[in-house]
Amino acid sequence: MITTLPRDFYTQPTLEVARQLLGQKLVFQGIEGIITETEAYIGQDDPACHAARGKTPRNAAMFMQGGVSYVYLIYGMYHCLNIVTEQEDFPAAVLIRGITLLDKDNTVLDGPGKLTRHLCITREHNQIDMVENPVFYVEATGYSPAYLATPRIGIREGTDKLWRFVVKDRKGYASL
DNA sequence: ACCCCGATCGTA
DNA sequence: ACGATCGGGGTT
Repeated sequence: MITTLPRDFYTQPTLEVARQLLGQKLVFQGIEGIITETEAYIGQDDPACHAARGKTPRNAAMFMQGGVSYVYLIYGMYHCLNIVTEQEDFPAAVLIRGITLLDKDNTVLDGPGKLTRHLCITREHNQIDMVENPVFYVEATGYSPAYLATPRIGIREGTDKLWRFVVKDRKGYASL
């Protein structure tokens, strides 16, 4: 049974998407991992959002429809994977900051640069529609792990918002 | 054409 | 807590 998350999952309010992605399964070219950490970036009024100062070539993906990937290079050497949320022309996305692999060791990838490095996700995977995509998508698991909400990491402004979500047990899914 | 700095990581 | 690292976005 195919349980790929549909368009209307991603068009929900970004905070809902960020929370509900926890525990779901990210699939990329045959590698699978349970999402354990996310952050929300929401619109022009969020100073930490890349699109806070309008549309540019880099952040154009954020203005696309929900379910599209937004991948960018940071610190000259790491890539960050986001999934765009809400409606077209409303720039918002969820940063995928951590996954636990469904390999035999349940390898913990805790950090946005670590997971993209491990999966070999690069800018070539920017602006890819993750809905109805056979190799790059998120699958519903029915798992709703306990989580904490904290300030977002690595930003200067917008630290008052508790828009980072982390599961309490990064290996919890493995013991189900 | 160029300058500056970042949604990080690994080590101390 | 902090330094390494460097591509490219944003602005000149």
